[in-house]
Amino acid sequence: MNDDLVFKALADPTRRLLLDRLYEKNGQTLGQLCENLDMARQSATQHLEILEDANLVSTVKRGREKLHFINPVPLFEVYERWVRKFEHRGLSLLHDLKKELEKDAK
Amino acid sequence: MNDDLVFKALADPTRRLLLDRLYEKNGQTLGQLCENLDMARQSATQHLEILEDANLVSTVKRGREKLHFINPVPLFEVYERWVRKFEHRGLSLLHDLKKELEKDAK
DNA sequence: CTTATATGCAGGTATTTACCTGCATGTAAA
DNA sequence: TTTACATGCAGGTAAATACCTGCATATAAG
Repeated sequence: MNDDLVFKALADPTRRLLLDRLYEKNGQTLGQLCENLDMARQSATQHLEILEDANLVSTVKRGREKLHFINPVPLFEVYERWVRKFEHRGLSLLHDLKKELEKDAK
Repeated sequence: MNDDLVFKALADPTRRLLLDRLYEKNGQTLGQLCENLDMARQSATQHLEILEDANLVSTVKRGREKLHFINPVPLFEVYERWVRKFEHRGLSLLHDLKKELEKDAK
């Protein structure tokens, strides 16, 4: 996985919306995904390309259509790297802050 | 939580590095965090401000120093919203793609 | 009080990004 | 084969972003 591509892909609200739409109905065509998006088709296409580069979306051509499928794997990898690690230390991280604040209060 | 601020904050490699450094040693000063960063102090400061705005980092002033602490809570919220949801559907999402590919092969 | 240190504030610039428009290509249907 | 439809390709622009430099302020130390 390329951390950077995944995080950058998730950094845009339109792309997160596209993932949500694919979650609701997987395998949609480009045209379907662009509907009601409030931007030109080409703009949405570029967002989908970024999602594809990050491996968050895979595509298959069926005739003249392009079908889009979510790939959840990179999300799990983000979890492993960026959430589980912090979970492990639990809230001890916040505890450090609390201790410092108490020191101030004295 | 503000989804957008958190994702945008995580989208930059320098900011992810800063979080890693704070994970290693919580409560560091601005000066400590800037060391060996290969950019001007002011640039790093701006990154830390973005992390603060996203609530991923909290700060306390101690005399003339500014101490930085990780706040892992927004990461857990990202997990809830963006990983657990997809985990729930498991790999059925990938299965959709596999089925489509098999259809092509026929 | 003077000096050194840690951080804050205010621009300025080059790159990246998120849009757009216009046209080309490939596939399906009439 | 002609027409309609879904997508691809190639720039072009405005705004956001990641840097920078220079100077101001506030605290600690001598």
